[in-house]
Amino acid sequence: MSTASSASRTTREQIVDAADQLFYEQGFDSTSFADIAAAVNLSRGNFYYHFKTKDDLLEAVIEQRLRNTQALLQQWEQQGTQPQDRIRCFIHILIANQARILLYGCPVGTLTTELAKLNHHALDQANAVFTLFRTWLRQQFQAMGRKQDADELAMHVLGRSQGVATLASAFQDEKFLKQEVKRLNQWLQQCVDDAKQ
Amino acid sequence: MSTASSASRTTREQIVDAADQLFYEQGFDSTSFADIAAAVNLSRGNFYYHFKTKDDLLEAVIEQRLRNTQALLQQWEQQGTQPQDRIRCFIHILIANQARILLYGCPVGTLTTELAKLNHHALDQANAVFTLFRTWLRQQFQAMGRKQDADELAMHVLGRSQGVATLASAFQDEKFLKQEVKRLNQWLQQCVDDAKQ
DNA sequence: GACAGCCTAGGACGCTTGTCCTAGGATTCA
DNA sequence: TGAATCCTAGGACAAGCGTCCTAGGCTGTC
Repeated sequence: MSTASSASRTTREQIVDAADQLFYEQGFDSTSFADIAAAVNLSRGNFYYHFKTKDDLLEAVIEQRLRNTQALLQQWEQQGTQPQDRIRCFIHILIANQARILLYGCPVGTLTTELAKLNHHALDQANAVFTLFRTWLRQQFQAMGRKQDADELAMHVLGRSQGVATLASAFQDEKFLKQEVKRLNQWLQQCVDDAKQ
Repeated sequence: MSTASSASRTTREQIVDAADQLFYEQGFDSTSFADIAAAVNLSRGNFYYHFKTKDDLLEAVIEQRLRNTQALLQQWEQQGTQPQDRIRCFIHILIANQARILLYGCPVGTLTTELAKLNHHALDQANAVFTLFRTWLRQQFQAMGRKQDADELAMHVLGRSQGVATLASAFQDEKFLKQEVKRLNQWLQQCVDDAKQ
């Protein structure tokens, strides 16, 4: 069973999944190999066989997040017929992932913030996840007819979402999260109405 | 010279200042006593005399931030005659602290996010800084005549600012920061106009 | 000059970390 | 049956961490 075609996930995949989750919940720096080893029932020292360094593991986690994000964006692409519907899919992740966001914030934002403080070289890769969302949102606003300021609007939505996640997590405030999602949807509707004129 | 009335700052104050800055730039967890000792030219082991534990030091840092924040809010209180002018003072810190925000994000948001992931007991204290801003902003909106939704508006401003800081730092994007400050000021003006009616 | 209190340098401690090595079990194929 | 490959457990390692102790240098008071 050397190929990935096995029915059950490979050990490597299990490690990446566990690391992905723990990096999100505890942060990258304070998640140790021992933590991950315990999560997948593996001996700590044996990690070297699968990942030469902790940074290699981080890169694998980020690559997985990039793939997952791309798959998510493709799914939204098919889900919504109008661009504004697709953007609403994005906004809706705040609701869909509410429980985790209240506990741990935004997985993208918290990782990039941490890596920036650590001066970690994988920061650019982590930022690429943001860029995926940014580019996709920009395309949606372009499709809405906002050719001129599509990128500005994309960044605006991205920023608003970041703020909501950070503050909702800090205050453990579900009501605030829902309020802001409503506001953001209202703002989006305003955009649609403006574009029609 | 056992009192704080000395012209030069006490060693303890120097330590807290250095820790404050380093916790902001590198994060709490990855800032070691050795780092702080080097910053104030002190031997590492000697820290025990001033602070029994690292958590004690963190608490001192947060208390200093609380005092500084309160002083800042009082200053704004006197600076602006109208409540909307005072709120603009708050929004303006994104511009005033632009350079540091682009490098390290928001000092309040990044600390609370980190402490939440570390499950650190000082999280509540750190959140109190947010609460200072929240309460103060709420009072300004109340003074503007928005009695009903003053807290919601306060949280909205706080959230928007958080998002701007996070994303501006991630993308190292000064233009985005300025754009969003402009948008936020426009939004505030809309609030003022709405309240007049 | 003797004493007391404040503050310091330097190093020891136990622990955890990421990294790396080695011996051997399990499986596959000839 | 024998060899080769894949994967594992367990532990060694050097380094860094927060914490803590001790001896001694300052400084002011009697």
